[in-house]
Amino acid sequence: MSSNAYSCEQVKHLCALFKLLAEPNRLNILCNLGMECRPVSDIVAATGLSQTNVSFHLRALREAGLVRPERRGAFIYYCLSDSKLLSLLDDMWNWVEQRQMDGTLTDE
Amino acid sequence: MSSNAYSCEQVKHLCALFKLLAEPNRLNILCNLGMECRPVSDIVAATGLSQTNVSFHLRALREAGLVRPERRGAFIYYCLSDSKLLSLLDDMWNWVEQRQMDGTLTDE
DNA sequence: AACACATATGAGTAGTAACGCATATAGTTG
DNA sequence: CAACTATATGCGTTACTACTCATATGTGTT
Repeated sequence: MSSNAYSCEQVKHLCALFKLLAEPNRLNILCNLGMECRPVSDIVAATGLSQTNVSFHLRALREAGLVRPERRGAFIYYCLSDSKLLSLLDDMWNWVEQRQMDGTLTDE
Repeated sequence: MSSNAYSCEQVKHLCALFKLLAEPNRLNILCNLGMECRPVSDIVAATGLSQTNVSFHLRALREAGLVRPERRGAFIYYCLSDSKLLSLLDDMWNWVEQRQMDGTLTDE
């Protein structure tokens, strides 16, 4: 187990990923995307965000390689690059949920 | 699998966690901490950060329940609240590493 | 009690990131 | 080609956050 032996560079890479996931709208886009490819307009409708804002977040996710654009006619469909991300998010969420029930967060 | 069915509140909770992990110095502190409890002065020495800054980050981690302070004489030792976090970070890291090797990130 | 050490905290600052507006680009249809 | 739709992007603003400095609080020692 290499848990306590991360290099400085490793930490930065991980942080870059966490920074992307740390924005509610962005995380919401990822979760809403799920396994399916969806056009931007769908995401706009699903999230209620402005088109500009959705494009702004999609750009960040795209540049990090988390999502992949796919042109289909006039539409651009966005897809998760790797569905494993969903299970990682699930693991994280389960942990958070467990901690909540254990009352670990309630000391504040 | 509930991956694509997160509620708004769930997303916010997860984001709060990711926001904490998205800061390199903070993530570094967590990783340096590992399984052991260490006094603030140790963390200051290990990270090279100012004492004020370390306290600033420890406070954030403490208020989120990720670390737990433990007074021992004049020192305050900080410990990871749940070592499972380390394995989650490990999972994340392994995924990031894998993606790098697959070249998923190199399209930018 | 006075002092030294370990840590926390309040205030101010600087850098960054999310967002909206206006506009550009690319595709489709007439 | 003109009009329309879908998406991207440059710019300016605002809000947040990491950080530093100065200082407070708490603990052990003499």
